Amino acid sequence: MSTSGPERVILAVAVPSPLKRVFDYLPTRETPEEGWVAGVRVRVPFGRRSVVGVVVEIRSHSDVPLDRLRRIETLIDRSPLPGDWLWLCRFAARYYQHSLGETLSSALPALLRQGRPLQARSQARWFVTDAGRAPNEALARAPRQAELLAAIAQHPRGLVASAITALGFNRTQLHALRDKQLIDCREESLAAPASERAATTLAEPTLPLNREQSSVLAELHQDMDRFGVSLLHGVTGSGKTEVYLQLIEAVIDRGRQALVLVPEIGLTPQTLSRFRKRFNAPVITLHSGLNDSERLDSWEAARSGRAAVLIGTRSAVFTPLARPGVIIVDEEHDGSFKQQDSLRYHARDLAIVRAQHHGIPIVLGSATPSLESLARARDGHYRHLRLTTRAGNAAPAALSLVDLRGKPQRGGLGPQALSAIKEHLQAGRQVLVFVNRRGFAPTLACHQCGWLAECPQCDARMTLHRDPHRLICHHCEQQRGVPDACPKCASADLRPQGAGTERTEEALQEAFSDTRILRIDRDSTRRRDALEQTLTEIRQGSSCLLVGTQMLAKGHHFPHVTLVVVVNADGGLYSADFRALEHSAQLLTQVAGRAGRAQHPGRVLIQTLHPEDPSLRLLVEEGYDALAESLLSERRLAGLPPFRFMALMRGESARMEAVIELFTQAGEAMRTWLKERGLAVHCLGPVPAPMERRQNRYHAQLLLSADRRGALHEASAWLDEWMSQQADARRLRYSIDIDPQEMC
DNA sequence: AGCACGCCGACT
DNA sequence: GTCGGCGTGCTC
Repeated sequence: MSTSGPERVILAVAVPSPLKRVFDYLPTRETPEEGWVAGVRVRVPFGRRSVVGVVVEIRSHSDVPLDRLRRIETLIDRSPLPGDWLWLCRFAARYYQHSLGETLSSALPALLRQGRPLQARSQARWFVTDAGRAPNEALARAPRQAELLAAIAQHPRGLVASAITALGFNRTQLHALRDKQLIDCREESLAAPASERAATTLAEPTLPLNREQSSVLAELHQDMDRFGVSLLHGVTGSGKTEVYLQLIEAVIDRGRQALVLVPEIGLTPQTLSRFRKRFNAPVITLHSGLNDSERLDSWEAARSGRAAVLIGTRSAVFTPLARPGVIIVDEEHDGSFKQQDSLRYHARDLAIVRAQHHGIPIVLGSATPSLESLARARDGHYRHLRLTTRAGNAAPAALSLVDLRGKPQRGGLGPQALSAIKEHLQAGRQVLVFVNRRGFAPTLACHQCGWLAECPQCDARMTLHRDPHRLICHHCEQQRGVPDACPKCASADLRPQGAGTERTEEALQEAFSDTRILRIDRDSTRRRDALEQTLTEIRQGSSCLLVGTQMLAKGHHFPHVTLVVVVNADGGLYSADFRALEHSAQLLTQVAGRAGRAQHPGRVLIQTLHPEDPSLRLLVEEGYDALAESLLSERRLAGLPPFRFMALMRGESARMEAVIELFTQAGEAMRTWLKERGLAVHCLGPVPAPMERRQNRYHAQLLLSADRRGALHEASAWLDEWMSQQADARRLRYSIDIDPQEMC
C-alpha cells in the first residue's frame, strides 16, 4: 500500500479539527530530516487554511501517497511541550472519544494555541556602562535623565524596567540614556533562581489541629511518594482546608508542587488569600478572570516549577507540572468539574488518572461526597478519611421538615418559617433564606382559564421577572413583555405562580420592613464585585436577612447566620434524572452547613409538600451519609452508576423525526453489532430528552450502559464511527458523553 | 468544524 | 443579470 520510501521522515500531526485522526506531513524544507520529536507545535497547511498542530508521531512511511503529502510550514518549538501534559491530553481524547487535535488545542493557553513561541519569560535589567560611570556634561540639559542614571548607578546588579517605572521614570528617558550609550540592558530569565527560595515554607503559622485532623494528616503523610486516592469526608466546618494547607506544606518542603482544583464558585478571594498568606512560595491561580498573557504566565510558572501551588477550576487539571507532588480536588462532588460541551471531561476523574500517572497521592474532599467516590471508598479502592467534629465543637445544625400543605404562604414562606425568622431577627441574628430559583415567580398563570406563560421556543414555562418587568425563558434567554390580560381568554386575572428570589425578597421586605435584606443570585450579582461587596457586608455581622439561590450555599461562610430556611426542598424528589436526589441532598446539606458556625447553634427549616417522603426524612433525621447509603443500594439494584458505566449519545435537530429516525437506525445497528460481537452492553432508546424542545430544536438520546468500562468504550467508539459515516448525521448536531452527569 | 464549490430563488 | 440560500465533499 505504502507508496512512500522507507527512509523518509513523515510527521503525524494532530490538527485542531473534529476529525478523529491525525494527518501526515513532510518536514519543512529548512528542518533536517532527523531530530524531529513528538510534542512540538508546527504550523501546517490544512485544507485551505493554515493551522497550528502538534506532531504526535514520527513515522517512516505513510498510507497516503507521497505526492499528496504537504510540507509543514514552520516548526514552532525547539523542544516538545511538557510530557505529562501530552500524556493527559492523549488519555482524555481517547477516554472521552474526542479529537486529539482539538483536545490538545483546547488544553493549551490561547497564545500557545495561536502559535506564539514558548520562551522562558525574561525581563530586561538595566545597568550603567563604563561611559555612564565617567563624569559627563551630556546630561546638563536633561535633569531627569541624569537622575535616572544616578538611580541606576546605585544598583550594582542593575534595575529592572518595572522598578524604573515605579521610581517615576519613563521609557523615553531610559531609551535616551541607552542611545547615549550611558546604560545598557541584559535579558534575565525569570525562572526562579534557586537562591530566591525562602528558608522557610511558611509565611504564617499553621493552625492547631484537633485529634481527627492530626490523625488524617498523619495518614496522608505516610504515603506521599506513591499513587493513592484518599476521600477526605469531613462535615462542613470540620477544617478540611487546614488539612490541605498542612499537606501542601509538606509537599513544598520536599520541593514539589501542589495542584488544587476547586469548583467554579469556590475560587473566592478569601480562599486564595488564605493560601497566599500561608506560604512563602509562589501560589498561582488559573481562573476565568485572567487575560491571555496572564494565563500563559501561570502555565509557564507551573511548567517551569516556578509556582509551588496552583489553584484553579476544572480546566486547571491540564496544567503541566515540573515536579508534581499532590493533587487536591475540593468539593469533589461539585457538578462544575464536568465539562458539558466539546471535550466532555470530568476534572476529578482526570485528576485521578493524572495522579496515578505521576505516582503521587490525590485527595478528594467533600462534606457530601459523590456516590461514585463513596462507592470506591467502601470497596477499598480509596482510603476513607473522616472528619466528624466541627471547629470549636460547634453543635451541628438541627434540621427539621416543615409541612407546607394547606398553609398560607407569603413569598413561598409558611407561617412557621415566618415566625422563626422573626424570632431570630429580634435576637439580632442573621437569617438565610434559600430559594431554588431566581426571578420573581416560576411562571404567570390565568386564574380564569388556566393559561400558563410558556416559552414559544422551549417546552418550558417562562419565569416572571420584576426588574426588568418581563417574562424570561431560563433555557433560551428569550424575553417578552408581561401581558395585562390573558392572551387566551382576555381575563385580567393573571397571577404569578410560586416564588423566586425576587418575590421572596419582596414578601420578606413587607413582613420585616425595618430589616436589611440582601438578595444574592445571578441577577443581583451580575455587576463585577457586587457579590464581594454583599459578602463583606454580611460578614460584619449585623442582623439581616439573606435571600438567595445556590450561590449562597457553596463555599461561603456566614458565621452570624443562626437560621436557614429552605423555601422548597421538593425539586429533586420526583425528577427524571436519577442523580437529582443525590444532587439535591448535597445542596440541602451544604445550605444547612451555613447555619450555626459560630457560638450559636443553628437551626434549619426545610419546607416541603412531601413531609412523608422517605428520602427527605432520612436526610433530615440521619443525615447525608445515611441517605447516600440508601441511594447506593437503590443504584445497585437498578443497575445505575456507580455500579454500571454509561455513555449517552445526544442529538438535536429542527425536526424531531430527523433525530428519532437516525437514532433509531443507530440503535438498531448498535444492537446488531453488540450481538455479533458478544459484548455485554445495553443499548436503550432512542427516547426524547426530558425537555424535548429547547430553542425550537428537538432533543433525543440513545443510552449505552455496561458493567465494564472497556466494553462501554468499545461500543461507544463503534457508535461514533458509525455515526460519522452517515450522510444524514451531518444535518443534525450530536455528541457522545462518556460518564454523563446530567441525563438531559 | 471550516471552507469551497455548485446549483436554484428574489432582488439592487 | 447577481447575491445568497444550504446540500455535498474534503481536509495529509
